[in-house]
Amino acid sequence: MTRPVCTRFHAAIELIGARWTGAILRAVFTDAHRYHEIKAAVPGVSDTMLAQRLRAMEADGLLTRQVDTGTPVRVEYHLTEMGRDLAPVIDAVVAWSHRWIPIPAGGDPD
Amino acid sequence: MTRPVCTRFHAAIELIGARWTGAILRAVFTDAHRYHEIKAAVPGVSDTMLAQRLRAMEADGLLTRQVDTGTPVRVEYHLTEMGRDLAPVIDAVVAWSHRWIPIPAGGDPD
DNA sequence: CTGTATCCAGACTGATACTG
DNA sequence: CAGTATCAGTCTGGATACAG
Repeated sequence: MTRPVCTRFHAAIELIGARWTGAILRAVFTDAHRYHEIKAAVPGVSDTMLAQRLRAMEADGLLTRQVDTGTPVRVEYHLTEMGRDLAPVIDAVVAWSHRWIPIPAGGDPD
Repeated sequence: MTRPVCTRFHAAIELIGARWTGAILRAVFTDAHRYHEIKAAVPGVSDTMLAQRLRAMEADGLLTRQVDTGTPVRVEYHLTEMGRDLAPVIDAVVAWSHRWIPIPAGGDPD
C-alpha cells in the first residue's frame, strides 16, 4: 500500500509555498532587505499581506527582523541559517520555471 | 536598486506551492496513481479539495488523467514530463525538511 | 470507485486612513 | 520609513448528500 506522504515534507512545502512567501524569500535572497525594497521586488503584494507574511516568516524562523530605532526608522530583514539553507530549493524552482514557464510579454528581469 | 522577482519564478512557486499541490505531487511521485491511493497518501485532504487540485494540476499540465470506463470506474493519474521534471525541486524540499522540520511524535513514514 | 452539488463558517485580501 | 486598524468583499475548505 502507498505510504502516506512524509509529514515533514508536507509541513515544509506548505511553509515555503504559502502565498507570497516564495516571492519574498527570493527577494531577500537577492539583496532586498528593507521593507520598501521587498515591497518593490514583489509586485502586487499589499502592505497588509507583506507585513503579515514577514511576521509569519519571522515566527517560522526563516528570517530575522532588526529594528534600528531612529528617524526615519530602519528595519532590516535577513535570512536565518534555516532560511539560507533553502537556496537549493529556490535554485531548483528557478531552473524548473525557466524551462517550463513561458516568458511573459515584455521579457523578464529574472 | 533591487530588481523585481522573476515573474516566472513567482508563477512557478505559486503553482507548486498551492495548497495540497506539493503533497499530491509527492504522492504521485511515490507511486500513488489512483484516486483513493492519492487520498490515502495525503492525510487530511477532503474529496472536494483533492478533486479540485487534481483538475487544476491537469489543467496546468503537471499530470494526465486516464479514465478506464468500466465497473468500477478506474482513473489513473500520471506525471507529465513537466511534472516529472519537478523531481529536483521535490528532492531539495525533502532534504531541507529533513534537516529543519522536527520529527513528529510517533515517528514519520518519510 | 470516483467523483460532483450545495451549503456555510471562517480565513484571506486589499483599500484606505492613520500612527510613531 | 515601516508599518497598524478597520472594514467589506472574496475565496477557501470541509461536511454531507448524491451521481455515474
